[in-house]
Amino acid sequence: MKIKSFIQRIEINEEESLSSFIYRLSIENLLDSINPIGNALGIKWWEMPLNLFDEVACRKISSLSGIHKNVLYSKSYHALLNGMSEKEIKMWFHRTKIKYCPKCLADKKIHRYLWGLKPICICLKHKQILINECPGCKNQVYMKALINGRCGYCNLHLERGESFKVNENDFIYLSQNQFQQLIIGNKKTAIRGLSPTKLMSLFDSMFRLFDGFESFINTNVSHLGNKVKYKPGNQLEMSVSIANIYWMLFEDFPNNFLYSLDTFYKSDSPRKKYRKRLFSNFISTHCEFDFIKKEFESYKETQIKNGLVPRNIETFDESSALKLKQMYYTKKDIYQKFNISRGEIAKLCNKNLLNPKKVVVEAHTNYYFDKHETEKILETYLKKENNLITKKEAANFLGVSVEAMVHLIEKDLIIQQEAFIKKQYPYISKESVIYLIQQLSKNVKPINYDDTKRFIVYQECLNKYVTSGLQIAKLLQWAISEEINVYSLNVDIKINQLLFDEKEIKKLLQKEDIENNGYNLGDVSKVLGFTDRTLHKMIQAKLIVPIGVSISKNGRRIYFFDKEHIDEFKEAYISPVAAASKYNVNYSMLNKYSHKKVLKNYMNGICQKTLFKKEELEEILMRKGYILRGNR
DNA sequence: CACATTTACTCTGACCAGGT
DNA sequence: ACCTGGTCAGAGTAAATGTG
Repeated sequence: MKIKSFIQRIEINEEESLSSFIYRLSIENLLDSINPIGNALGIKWWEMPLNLFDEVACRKISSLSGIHKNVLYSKSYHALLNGMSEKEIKMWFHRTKIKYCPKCLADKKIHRYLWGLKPICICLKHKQILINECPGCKNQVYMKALINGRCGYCNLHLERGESFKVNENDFIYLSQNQFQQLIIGNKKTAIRGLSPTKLMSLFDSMFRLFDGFESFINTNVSHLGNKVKYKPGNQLEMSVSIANIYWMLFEDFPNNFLYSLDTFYKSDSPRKKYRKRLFSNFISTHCEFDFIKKEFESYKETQIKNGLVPRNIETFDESSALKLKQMYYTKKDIYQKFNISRGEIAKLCNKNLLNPKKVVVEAHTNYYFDKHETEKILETYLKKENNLITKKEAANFLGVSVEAMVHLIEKDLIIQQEAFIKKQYPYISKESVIYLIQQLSKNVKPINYDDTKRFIVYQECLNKYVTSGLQIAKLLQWAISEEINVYSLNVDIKINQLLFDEKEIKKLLQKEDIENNGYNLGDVSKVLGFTDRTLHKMIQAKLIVPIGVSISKNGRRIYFFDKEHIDEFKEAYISPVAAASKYNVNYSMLNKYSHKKVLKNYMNGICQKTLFKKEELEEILMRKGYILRGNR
């Protein structure tokens, strides 16, 4: 049977899909099935609900129904196909499944144009999420059943289905509104100038990226399902997914987008890198997505800046690795470039002298040291550190034993310093070692090998005189202050090769001994010019008082005299002979004074010598006019 | 010799691309 | 979804070195 025209004419609804119209037409004209019309159009019955009637088919339907072909074509999805890829077609169109709004259905038993499109999941008029199954038996709903208003399986009235209400200011509603406006051709609300096709593929790409993520926004259906899904199981999930992507890309862009990216990178979602790569490739395919690409790239840039990259980035992203290298040092870089041990780096970090950016990527902690700052800090650190050498090094350099170093440090000849970063032991200032050598070499006199016999070498010198109180530090101090001569065969000075004059050392040691321990009897004898016999008498008479007496092994008494006391004594008393020459007076006259007891002889009763007190003598000489007052 | 620090090396977990 | 091969850089460690 070939149909020429239908008797029963019906009007196509403003919002109706062409497929719906055809179904209604066949029912109104009491056809058993859709097949006769399908045959007339050359379209298989299962293709009818797809609503992809081309212009040829529309012309035929027009002649059958009497409605203008352009009106019919506008109800077909065919125009939407223009330039769509196979993939995009899958994104857009349902196959035989039908979804609907129960309230709309109650109003009119038609299938609305928008319902056939995948991204449409809300009835804006009734603010309800569409239903895609029989509310009773949960079976799929087909076009014929929808037009009949009853489920093909359980015969339930489909308009009785309950659906979820959506708030008008909910992102679910807002996003859906934008989408629908765009599809029905309201260019004013076009989103960033993207065509519906491009927009949908962008959403699809975003679904893949954020598949399985918890919703970023609160919706009034949050309690029912709250995840972004690449393949939504129902219209509720679809609406939440769309709302999320809409929020990310078109609400407060790029902040929400960047926030979402951040969440993505911080998540441990499976196949993260794969998703990332896919998305990255996608936004590079069309220049329409440049506004996203730009933000995506800048986000990546920020990630690099913050070191939030895998440590083997060099193997797959050379340019990012280079950027990172230009900004930061790693620990390894530091100990290679600055020759600093890992322990030192750790301590510098602990002391907060170095403040690396610590980035935890998965199980690793990556340390990023700001290049400029690190160089500055390490420069000063190394400068200080380079001035430090170990005791052993210093000892080798100077040519002395390590033990000797203690004495040199004690006498401030070299300076001990704690390392900038506390080490187990203190170090020696290299500067101070060099300075010591310089001081010495100023006074060192070069000699020939033949002359060496006249001198005593450093070690021998110490061995011999160490019991007399000679110390390396003392020796060097004398040499520096030129109190003794110091000689060397070599220009390169090593302390253990220096040569000294034994006599000079002996003399100085003696002098020092007196200064430290005072005079002994022999010293006093020399100083005062009295024999020991005389001195003993004077001691007995308490004219001279020793500060200490010790008994030697052989039972002899050993006296110690205070140097000052002896010096004062020498200063205070004078013999007639010395006085005669000093004051230029007659010796016998002075003797006469003593004899006549005009002047006291302090040796009287001790020995035969005569000793006056200078003070008393001068007093008399002044009175007699031999010397002038004040002219002593 | 005892102990602390440093060095020089290996080990480890992670991650990439690319393949199956 | 899993494997491979290569790479990275921090972590770990045995041996060497430094110090008293």
